[in-house]
Amino acid sequence: MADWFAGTARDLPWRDADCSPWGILVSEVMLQQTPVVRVLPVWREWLERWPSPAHLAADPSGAAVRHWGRLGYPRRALRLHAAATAMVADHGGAVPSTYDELLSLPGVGTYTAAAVAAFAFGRRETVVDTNIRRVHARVFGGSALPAPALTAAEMKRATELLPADDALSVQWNAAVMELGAVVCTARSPLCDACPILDACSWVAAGRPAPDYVPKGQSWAGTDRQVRGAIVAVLRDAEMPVPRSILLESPVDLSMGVPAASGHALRPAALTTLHGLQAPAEQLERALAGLLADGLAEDAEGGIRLPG
DNA sequence: AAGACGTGGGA
DNA sequence: TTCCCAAGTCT
Repeated sequence: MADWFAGTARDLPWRDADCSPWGILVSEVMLQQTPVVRVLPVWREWLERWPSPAHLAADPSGAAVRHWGRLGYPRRALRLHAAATAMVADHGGAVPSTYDELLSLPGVGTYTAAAVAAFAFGRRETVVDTNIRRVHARVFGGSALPAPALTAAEMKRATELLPADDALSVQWNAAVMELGAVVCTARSPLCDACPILDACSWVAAGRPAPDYVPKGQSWAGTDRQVRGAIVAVLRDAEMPVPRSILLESPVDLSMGVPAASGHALRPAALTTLHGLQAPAEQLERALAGLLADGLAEDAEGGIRLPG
């Protein structure tokens, strides 16, 4: 595994020896449910713009959301901003190095806390993400997929598998994760390229199909879709957008938003939002949820990203 | 402890 | 075209 990782691992910027703990933390949060290829350009822009937690904390949270672009789950940007603020307030502006301190930061759960402690600080932690779970399920469990939810038994197994040496444990975590990401994939695993093919109990069992059907997330017609459309409008808006234009009036955008209205909007996002034809009740609920998450509303009912 | 929470590319 | 799903977290 060590040789395989050393020889074939992807050359990702957050794996560079000189990448800061902050750079690694940002990458881990961006990579939550988002593919590497889409994270890459946004990560670079973030690190250039905000080279430390203090730099991000000095800007309004709305800036974090704007520069999050279309990575998805924009609340992650809000939480990263909150985490930066917490690091300035409680850790002298530095990324904390222990699992418990990391876990206490907004948006940092068990996976991310372990990953940052391991990859940024060289600590021996049991890192368990979807890739590692799948590799373990196949190699040691003989199943095509891990259980729907992380189990205590899985954590126990992962901990028992972890090399005792700190440095080796870090490399082990990275290697198993990489294997799951590029070879032992969910869809069509590249078993021919697997360095531990002979040790895989799933392959030995004839690669049996999954014993359950993962339930997919619905999308069309959901609040999430509406929230996404609203944030897309706000992300590109230079000024607060009146509630009326955002979700009430069936604005005719054929000629663009009237300059006299004073709202520098890009019609495309607004058209998409209105094109959803969502019930007024749902629009209100989606907006309320976004405001609760941190969107701002001025005295005149203008909706905008904070800052 | 299920379900909410975005997005876009590949199969 | 539709469905799947990618380094999860929070409630």
